Amino acid sequence: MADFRGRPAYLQIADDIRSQILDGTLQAEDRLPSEADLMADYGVSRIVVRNAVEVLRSEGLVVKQQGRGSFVRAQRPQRTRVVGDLYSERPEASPFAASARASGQVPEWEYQTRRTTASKTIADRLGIQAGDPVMRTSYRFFADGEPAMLSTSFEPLAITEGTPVEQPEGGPVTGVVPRMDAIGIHITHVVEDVTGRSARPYEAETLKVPVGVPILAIERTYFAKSRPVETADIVVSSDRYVLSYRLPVPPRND
Amino acid sequence: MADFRGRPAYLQIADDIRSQILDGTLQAEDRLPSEADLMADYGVSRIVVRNAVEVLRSEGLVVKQQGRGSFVRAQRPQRTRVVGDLYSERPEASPFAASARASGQVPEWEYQTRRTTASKTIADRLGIQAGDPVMRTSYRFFADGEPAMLSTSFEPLAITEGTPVEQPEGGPVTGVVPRMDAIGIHITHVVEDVTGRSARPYEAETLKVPVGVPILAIERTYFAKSRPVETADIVVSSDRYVLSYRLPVPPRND
DNA sequence: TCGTCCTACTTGTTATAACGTGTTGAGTGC
DNA sequence: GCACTCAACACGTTATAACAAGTAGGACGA
Repeated sequence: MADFRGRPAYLQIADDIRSQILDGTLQAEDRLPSEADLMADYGVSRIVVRNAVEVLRSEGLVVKQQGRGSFVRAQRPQRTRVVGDLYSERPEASPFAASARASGQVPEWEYQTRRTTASKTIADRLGIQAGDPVMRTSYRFFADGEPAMLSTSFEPLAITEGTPVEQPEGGPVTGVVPRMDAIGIHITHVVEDVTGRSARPYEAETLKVPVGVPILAIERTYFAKSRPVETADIVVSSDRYVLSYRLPVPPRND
Repeated sequence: MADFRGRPAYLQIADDIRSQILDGTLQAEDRLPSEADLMADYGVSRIVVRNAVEVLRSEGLVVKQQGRGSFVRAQRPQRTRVVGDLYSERPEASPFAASARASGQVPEWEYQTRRTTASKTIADRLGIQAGDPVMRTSYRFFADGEPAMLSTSFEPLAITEGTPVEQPEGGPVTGVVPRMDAIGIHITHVVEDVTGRSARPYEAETLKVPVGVPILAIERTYFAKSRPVETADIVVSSDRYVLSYRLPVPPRND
């Protein structure tokens, strides 16, 4: 391995392979040369080729599978969670189901719901006191049988307790907007705070993605005027999802 | 090192340190025990402790500095890039400057602009042909002197060529919406496609973040009715930024 | 006093070696 | 023809060893 500028060998090898991926010499799903091959090709030890491939893995360009090899990862996410249109054009029962159907997939989900009390974080987001009763619902969404999205939502029981829509699922109406409408609360807007971070072990396991891959974490809160009526933590694999926000720009009035 | 269920030692050590970080035993900015200390503490070889710390690094919980040590990373992003309000309430010159001022920071930016031709990707996003001339502008935004956001924008020269707003910066008007207004093109909406991925080497270097930390990549396109008039690739560190989208939910009409 | 140098300590890089675990396909026996 | 076995091969884990390179603080000389 020629040593340019003292740059470590494993970075040079990573550069080399990366450029082959980016210029198309190595295509999506192609198998990289095995570690033994790379050792021979570049004349380095196994630890160097492992470091090189690890760099590409942490960049999300490559996935490794024990026993099979390392593969160029399909680059672009296949699914889109469209947000703007969902809310503004037809508030359907479930944003997830709507976006899944829009891309021709079969949506499924499972959920667990229970009464609990609000943590400080959740209380702050809902504008209530820590310890106030809330309805907590954990969802796990599947698209075409594959786990796709996790969501945990919280509603103040002060709003829904004793109404027909106390249960988020299984009642006569589903979906936050229609359910709240049914009890005379009209949702005016929704705020989504989006961050990116690495998948935590529980999330990686539940979403069936490799540990450490970047995920998108969304804090979504529905408001009726200035009053929060539901908040949720949503996690999607950024491998598989693009969040697409469509925002209106009103005409200027000057 | 007790060996539970055959789970690899480095994962157990990572679990151990992770729980110390999450429960506050190790606080933000605290130095982890050195590799030599961890080797002695757990009775394992250096490669094991390095693997363990690498796991935490890839999860974004720890940063390493050669010669100094490994440190618990400050967790929560401090800055918010507010999106919905910017477009819907007052289309200001620069979304970046507006959001920076909103959080009490001093916005600065540098840019390079030049004529070029559209790649296939950009052409698709702008609804033009690959090879058509475009104006390309690369921005690097700073907040309080620290690099905060990268952006590369493309405008079809078919729209702006020969007009006073051909140059995105330095002309009589700045900002996409006002500039397009000035030549009679009224932007109706903007689409932001958000993905998360690991920082690429160039981005890590330019944003001064450790390699491999998750970043948010935004493809933003401005539309005048159905016609795209500008598109940009925006990269922000998810360490430092939350994207906050505020979306209206119209009243039901059924 | 101040700057330089040196040393101790830290993580970074690389080599060699061995064994574990998961995958795959060829070969074998029924 | 089919199922099972097994060997070859892939990556996963761990040990030992050595030197490189960056940092910080103390010793030392001007």
